[in-house]
Amino acid sequence: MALSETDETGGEATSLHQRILADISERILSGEWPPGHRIPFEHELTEQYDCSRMTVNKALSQLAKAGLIERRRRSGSFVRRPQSQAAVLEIHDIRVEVEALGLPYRYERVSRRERKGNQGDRALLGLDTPEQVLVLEGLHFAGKRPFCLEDRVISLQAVPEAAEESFLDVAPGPWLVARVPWNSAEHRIRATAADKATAAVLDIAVGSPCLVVERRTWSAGQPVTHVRFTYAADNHTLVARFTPSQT
Amino acid sequence: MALSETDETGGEATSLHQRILADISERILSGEWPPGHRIPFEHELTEQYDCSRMTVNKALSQLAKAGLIERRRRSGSFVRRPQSQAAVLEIHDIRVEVEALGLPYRYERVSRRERKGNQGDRALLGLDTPEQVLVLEGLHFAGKRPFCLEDRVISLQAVPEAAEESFLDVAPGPWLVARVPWNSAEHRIRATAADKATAAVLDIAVGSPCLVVERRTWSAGQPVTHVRFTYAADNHTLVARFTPSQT
DNA sequence: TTGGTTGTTATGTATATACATATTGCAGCG
DNA sequence: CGCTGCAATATGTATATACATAACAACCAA
Repeated sequence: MALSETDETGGEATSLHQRILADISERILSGEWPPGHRIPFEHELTEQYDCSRMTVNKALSQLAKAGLIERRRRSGSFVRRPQSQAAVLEIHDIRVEVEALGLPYRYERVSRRERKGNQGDRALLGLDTPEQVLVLEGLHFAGKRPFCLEDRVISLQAVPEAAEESFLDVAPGPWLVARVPWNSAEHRIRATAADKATAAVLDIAVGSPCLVVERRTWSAGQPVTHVRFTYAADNHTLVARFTPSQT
Repeated sequence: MALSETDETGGEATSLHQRILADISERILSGEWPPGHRIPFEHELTEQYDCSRMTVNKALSQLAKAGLIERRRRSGSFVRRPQSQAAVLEIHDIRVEVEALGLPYRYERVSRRERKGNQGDRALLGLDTPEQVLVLEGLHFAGKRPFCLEDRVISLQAVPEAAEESFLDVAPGPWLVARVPWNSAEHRIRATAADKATAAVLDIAVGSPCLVVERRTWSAGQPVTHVRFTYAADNHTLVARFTPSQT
């Protein structure tokens, strides 16, 4: 009955499963089905879209995982009320950001030290045992102006190859990404006043506001690196998006 | 044949589908299967886990959607190299944040104005036509100290009920969340120096660094509100996590 | 050598079916 | 009256199957 005219309505080449998904999301997002509303039972949707329960089930499960609906056995599926706002923050490579501004990018090492991890290093990395670490300081340039200061600690236990690398004009970020297979990470974002040293390298006034992004990275459960990016306030805005129904 | 030894292996009450998912993610995340590695064909995994192709397919599709693998017809599925680092940023309610610090929370209205949207308002909301807007300024307190300044514009076309509300001691954030069904939002995070007015209400020195979080919200494709939160630098750190294989 | 046809392969999507499991309502019994 | 247990119901998970589609290889013919 439904969808006897499959390809004349939208004309799109989307799969049925995606059509159901889009349909229902739209109704929820538009407010047509408000929070608390019981959406049709699977067997009803099965009739509406003239398809099998498996297809409907797959779509509904996806909606449930996305947090749009809540499923209760024996009762049905219900529109959830929006709660923990979560937004997706895109963490770009600094080179990409600079080049997006139409400026030439350059990285320059400021200092490089190899040492047995002291208490500070271990705290940053989240290590228990004192092991060899590589401590790097570098500057990212946009054109001739310094764009961002990078302070980094790398665990040489996790990435022994780093000991062979000078990082004179190779930014450690992309270098690590290319070598360490898969990461989990934690970011901390805050504002600070530039201290004397930071102000000097970033070519700004002491005490002027900076955006600081700190990242701790693990791979295979092992601490890999801790990095702190310091941007002069005008240089950088982070953008995060919240779209409940992603593809 | 299948599942004859269901409960003796892991002992866990997880579904097979989840077990496959966890298994493969772990191998990828641990580096055992590096980027570019071809993971076993569906029919091989079918044998390995002694289950149907549908189950394997579902798990692999999920991994593909999570970005861990890339699927190519005729060639197989391959471990992707990590690329666009995306992190999930939890946007908490300010009341929750303050109370997490063990301090009593209070909201206080500073000003309230209703007007035909001027150019600035329309730019913030992303409106084309001049329509009635509600402009609010308020302070969030942690104990006796100001914690965060809020500047907000609400489209009265999208939320007419807001005209009836004084927002004297009700924070407009939660009020809106309870009333406007489902949102999409865009956040911008940056650091600025406190201007005179901001410094005065936040009880900090002029020019001292602040973390600014701006949020634009749409519901059903229509602009709803724009809000700017200004935190004194010491008051706030945003935390974002990246975990490639979520539940 | 070039160009198209054909076949193989692995994934993509959908189906019908089966059984498990959680929850609710109701009937019946103490 | 209240508790217990059974039946009904909706979702959860898995199966076997079928056909579509994209990509590649190999072959054959102009």
